[in-house]
Parts: sequence; structure tokens; C-alpha cells
Amino acid sequence: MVRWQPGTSERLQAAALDLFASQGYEQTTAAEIAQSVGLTERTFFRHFSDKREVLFHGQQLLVDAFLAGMAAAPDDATPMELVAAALESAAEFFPDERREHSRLRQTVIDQNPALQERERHKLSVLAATVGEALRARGVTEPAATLAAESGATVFGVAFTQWIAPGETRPITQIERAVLAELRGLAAVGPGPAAGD
Amino acid sequence: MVRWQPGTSERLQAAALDLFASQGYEQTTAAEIAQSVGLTERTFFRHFSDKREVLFHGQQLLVDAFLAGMAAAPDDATPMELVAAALESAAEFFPDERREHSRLRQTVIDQNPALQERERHKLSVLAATVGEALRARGVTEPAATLAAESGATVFGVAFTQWIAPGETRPITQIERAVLAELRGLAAVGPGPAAGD
DNA sequence: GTGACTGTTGTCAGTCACAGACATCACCAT
DNA sequence: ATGGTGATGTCTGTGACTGACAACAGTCAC
Repeated sequence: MVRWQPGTSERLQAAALDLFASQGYEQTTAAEIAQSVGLTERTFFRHFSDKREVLFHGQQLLVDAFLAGMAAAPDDATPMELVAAALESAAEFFPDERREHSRLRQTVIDQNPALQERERHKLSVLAATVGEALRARGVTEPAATLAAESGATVFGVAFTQWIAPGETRPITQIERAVLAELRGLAAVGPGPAAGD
Repeated sequence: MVRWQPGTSERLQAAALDLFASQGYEQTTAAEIAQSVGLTERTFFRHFSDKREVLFHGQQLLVDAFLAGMAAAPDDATPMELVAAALESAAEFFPDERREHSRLRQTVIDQNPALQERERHKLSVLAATVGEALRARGVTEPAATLAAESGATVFGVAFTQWIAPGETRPITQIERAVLAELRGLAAVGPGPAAGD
């Protein structure tokens, strides 16, 4: 009939998440994932550069969302305003329907150091790309890198909170709160803002 | 005479850096590193949990330096002041004599994504540990995580600058400049309050 | 329709990272 | 000496990942 089933990558990703969640990441072989959707190990590695990547494929879309948000910002925006715009834009990637899926995925990641390493790496790539875009807009170093890394940090903290048990606020709202907190942190003068 | 040569880990690390630098990370096998100092592959993996780790062993000492700096700070220090103290303390790890070694090591890391991933991971572990210490001192979330991640970012940016070609300033001086830049970045504009 | 072309998959064989089990071999305390 | 200890070597196995090549279903030109 058909040559091959379409959506091979998506089926592999879904199967991988299922298997990782039910029996653990290390206890699941790439061959096992492939066989569970009627493919071979070789095909798995044609779709994903390595075993971890099956959980992280598609992050480029998130990066693009960040860039799109910045591109739409006014010319005279400050670096932090650009970062804020990027965060707003990226929030569209995390509608409420996706929250449960994100939670399941995160439980898998949280249980394996190798996956956490990859997750951090993706966040770094995001920051590097945002930094590059800032530089292209004339932001100088080290401000560009600092703003970009701060944006990635805010996103990471906000995302973690977004999938926290009981959390119901949309991610945009959390992002704004976290960004405000960061501004307050750096702005504190001679008095303690927290602690004691 | 002696049972075994002392300083096995150090010899393996030195040999690994040499081989990585001369023929590339991926082109160097763990067995090759071990044999170059008269040991076996199995022994290599007893000293380092994985092949990448041979370049990153000892980072706990850096983490400890961060923590020591914070521990020595006054009780009423703000989160950013604590981070500043940690950075000052960590700078002791990077005297001028070490700059060339750091440069060589970094050229190796810069040429391999897997090593960059591990480097970022180590920086994340550092940030997580600093965040934990901040929380132990009463700093609440998300301020603790934000301050800790910012500290790690400042350190990373400063370190990168420290090993840049032609750079001669000590790392403390660079750290202070980068930290000041970060403060300025966040302070720009009226900083609208978050919707909560 | 036939044949060339393309993109995806399967098969096969190989390398290398890494781990478990067990023996060995100084040295050290008793 | 005797037994314990810690680092090492040897052996063996698994699984991640890769290169080369064949097979195959569609597509397009003619």
C-alpha cells in the first residue's frame, strides 16, 4: 500500500516517552523503542542523532519562537525588553493542554542525569542563539550574553514552576513574575531584600 | 619497590589532555589514554565515571570555593552580595599561572559538543549547589535560584573573558566588571511589576 | 508503460564506551 | 606467617552508534 507510515519521528518519540516512563530510561534500549513501532534500531538512529535526542527533538521551534518575539520588538527596545518579548512569544509553545505532557516528560528527565545534561545543553543553545540575535541588533558584549543567559534562566525557572504540582497559572504570567523578581534582585541597594 | 605509582588520576588527566589536544577527543580512545601511562582501560574507568569526566574531575573544589566565600559573608548580606562573595572566593582557583593550561583545555572543549555539554552541566551543578546554600541562609524562591544562576552566568562569562587571547587582567577584576554590567542591565527602565 | 531517480528502510558488520566478576599482588597490621 | 586491604589486570558482555550496501515504493520524464 503505502511506502512507509508517515510521522515516523513522532511515533518513535511517543513510544520512547511511554517506555522511559514505564520502565526507566536506561532500562530501555533504542532497539526496543524502534521495535515497539515496527522499525529497526538503525532507523531510530537515522531519525535521532542519539538516544537522548528522542526526548528533545523539536527544540528548534522553541528557539525560533524566542527569535520571533525579539524580531517583533520595537527598534529602541532595551536588551531586557527584548528578552521579555522573546519570553512572551515563547509562551505560546506551552498552552494548558500541553502541561500534563510536559509534566510526564519532566519526571523522566528528572530521573536521569544524562537527560538533565541534555536539557541544560538545549537551554544553553537557546541562550547562545538569543545572544547572537542580540548582538545582531547592536547589543554589545558582555551585555548580550548576560541578557540572553538571564532570559534562559527566567524561562527555565518559569517552566519549572509551570509544571509544579498544583500550579494553574499560564506560563506567561509566571514568566513575568520571575522576570520582575530578577530585576528586583539585581536592583537591591544597601538593604537586604530577602534572607535573615 | 612501590605498589603502584601515586597520582594515577593526575597522570591520566595530563595524558588525556595531551592526546585530545594533539589528535582530537573523538579520535582518542579511553584505552589509548590508559596505555599511554601504562594502565588499562578498566583502570581508566575506575578513576573516571566516563571518558569526558577526565577533563572535568576536581570541579567539586570550585564548588567548595563558592560555598566558602558565601559562608564567610556577613549575616545581613543580600543574595547578590553573597554571590559576589562567592565569586571573589572562587577566583583564587584561577591564578595567572593556570591561565595557559585553562586555555589549552578550553580549545579541546570548544571542539567537541559532548564536552561542551558536560561543561554546562558542571556549571549547572554549581548553580544548583549555590542555590541550595542561599536557601539554607533563608533566601526564598525564586530569588535563590535566580541569584545562583546569575552567579554561575557571571562566572562563566568572566572565565571566558579571562582566557580570551590577549586578556591579562586577573579574573576577580573581570568578575566585578561583569557583575556590574549585569546589575546595570536589570536596572534599566522603570521595570514594570509583574501581574500575579 | 518503461525506466531512471529519490527517499526511507532493512541488513550486516564493526568500533568503542562502559560494567560486572574474579584473580592478583604489593603492602600493612597482628 | 597470616589475613586483610586497595588498586590493578583480565575476561566477558551489553548497548550506543556508524558506514556500506541492498531493497523497495512511489514519482517523474518520456
